[in-house]
Amino acid sequence: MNLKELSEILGLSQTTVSRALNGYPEVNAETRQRVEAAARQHNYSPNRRATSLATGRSMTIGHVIPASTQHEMVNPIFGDFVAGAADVYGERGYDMLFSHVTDGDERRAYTELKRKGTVDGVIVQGPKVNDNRIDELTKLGLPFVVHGRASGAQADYSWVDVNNRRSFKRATEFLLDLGHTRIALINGLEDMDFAQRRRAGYLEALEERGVSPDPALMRSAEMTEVYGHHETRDMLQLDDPPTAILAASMISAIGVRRAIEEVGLTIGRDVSVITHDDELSYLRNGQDVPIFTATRSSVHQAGRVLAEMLLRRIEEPDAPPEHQLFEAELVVGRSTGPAPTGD
Amino acid sequence: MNLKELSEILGLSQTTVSRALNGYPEVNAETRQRVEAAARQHNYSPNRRATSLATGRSMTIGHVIPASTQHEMVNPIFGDFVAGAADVYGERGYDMLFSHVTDGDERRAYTELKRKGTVDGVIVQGPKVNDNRIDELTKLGLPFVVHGRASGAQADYSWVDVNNRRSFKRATEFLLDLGHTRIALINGLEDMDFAQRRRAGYLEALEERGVSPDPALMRSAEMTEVYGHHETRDMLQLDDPPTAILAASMISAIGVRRAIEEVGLTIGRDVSVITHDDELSYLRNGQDVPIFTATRSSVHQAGRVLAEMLLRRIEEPDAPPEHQLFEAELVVGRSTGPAPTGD
DNA sequence: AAGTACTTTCAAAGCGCTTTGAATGACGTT
DNA sequence: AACGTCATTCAAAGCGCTTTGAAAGTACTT
Repeated sequence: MNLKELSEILGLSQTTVSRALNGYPEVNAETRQRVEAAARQHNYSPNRRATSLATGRSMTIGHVIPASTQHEMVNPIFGDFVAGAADVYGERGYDMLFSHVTDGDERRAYTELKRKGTVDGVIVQGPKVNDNRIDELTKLGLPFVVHGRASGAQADYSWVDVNNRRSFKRATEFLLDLGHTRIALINGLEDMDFAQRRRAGYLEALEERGVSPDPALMRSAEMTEVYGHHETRDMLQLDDPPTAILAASMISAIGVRRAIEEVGLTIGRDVSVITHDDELSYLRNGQDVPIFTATRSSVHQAGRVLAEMLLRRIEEPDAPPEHQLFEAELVVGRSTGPAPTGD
Repeated sequence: MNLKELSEILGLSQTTVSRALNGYPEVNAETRQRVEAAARQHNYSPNRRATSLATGRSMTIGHVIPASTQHEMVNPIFGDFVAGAADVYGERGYDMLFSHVTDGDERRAYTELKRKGTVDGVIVQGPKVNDNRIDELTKLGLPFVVHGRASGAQADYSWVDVNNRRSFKRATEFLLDLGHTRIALINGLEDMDFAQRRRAGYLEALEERGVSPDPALMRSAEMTEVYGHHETRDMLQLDDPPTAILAASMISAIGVRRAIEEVGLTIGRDVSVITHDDELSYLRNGQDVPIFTATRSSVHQAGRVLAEMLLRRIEEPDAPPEHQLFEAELVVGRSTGPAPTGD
């Protein structure tokens, strides 16, 4: 059933039927009802490709996933984020499209997405420290919003981010207050912008309290369980091991816990652990009492907010860019305690 | 730059340019070269919506995510699966589209996808025991393949699955061989087809060895960390607690481990644990020595194979359905040991 | 009665591509 | 010289929708 057939059944022109269905005012109320009833009855819905071609809008949002960022697509945090965005798309009649492109081809991918008119806008994820995607997209004129920030970008752009610097500063201060001075940071990969900011917050707190940072306690790794475990194992073997560890994600924190327990230490007593908690749905930080003391901020919520921002941007491309900075909550669980007093 | 402009620049008709670019034989070799060079130079690539409208193919594969299956999209296993599929789509020039639909609306979603011509085919994920999606899609005539099987479906259809029954049977036998008889099963939700099969394998092994299954040791829950923890806690408090636990995923196994350690027991000595391992990229089962003894089968690989199967189906809709059954490997790690002898 | 304004409907053009069916010209055959 | 073949190119139709500009009909003024 297409528009032509439907209009023939109704004895109306395609114009009128189309307008009736799309809520244009210049259609007689009675006619509109007839049309709507017939559309329902014959199970008609417009062919999206044709609509899209005619209007120039695809009603689709793109997510370009670089295959290089090995596991980004696969990244469990990414999953929750996308689910949040997908909620909004669903509500507003948009679809979501993934392009899995090989390393370094993002630029071409964006250009094609724009040229081919596949999508109306894109969400940029996982910005690096100097991420040229932002300037490229600005030049390209394809509406976009960024999850996170990229320090080096020229132009102003829309973003949603967590205050990573402040939340890691607070977490560090919390540990310092508990008497810890050997505080380790198991960060994400430090070419990522968010990781830089977290590290900055961590260093800021140490410096303000006159604790000089120890490079041996600052690790940067992919946020997997295995790396969290590996780095922790390694640091616990140092002559002067850390008494507290700051982890970048629940996943790596799980590895941290495994390592601590493996060497016979007790978490929260011998070694304190704070993690960042993205509130992943299948990896809740405990039910009532949090397992880990954590800086908490819902990545699912970030997905929602960002999607809404993008849709606004698509509707009003000339509006000034919007920004939203979430403050992470510091929730205290059972993984932290006073620094063990020397022996 | 569109086809019309490009053809004007070249002084050729749109027909010829289109054919040159699409590799039709009736174009002079020299002409083709000129066209290709010009296309490159002017950065031309065809508008996908127009192509799509003209050919009737969208070059897009759909994944319908029911919002009811609370966390399916978010599900970390889903992520790896989709990444595998996305690889194949990328290689073959297909895009991937997600529709996030509210509960029970899958049917309408499929119908619309078909009617609107948004996608050329869909992948069905997480089949339930009697999943009517399969019969609906068959009726609809929209090409599809299934990740897993749905016992109740009428028609024959294409699927890829792990031999869940056999792998859980083997895992159970392995534990029985170690002397365990109080073996618990922390299954996934049992309206899922795969969970039924796993349970069947588990029961089969017990029965063959004359061990009568204890309902108190058979749990069925969402495969999250928290549930794994919760069910384990609960079972360890029984008068006659299990000495071995079979978990449905790495995520729940992590919860199982937390619960075991919390009550001061040691995994692999006091309580043995076997988990199913989907080889999630960010949650590897250890580096050299597996953390958990596990039944292992790559869900990423399943995604690849299934995507290839679907593309074949789209190209040859009348070919008979294909099936592929992976056997899971049983890898022995440090989480299993002989049953503790009396006290 | 004629003119104006408004409401409602329509025919046709256009979105950018593919594909059908025809045309053109070069070449070899008879 | 006339004909059939073949290689190459093209004009135009069509995919299914939206939207422009015009037309028809109705009601209201003067």
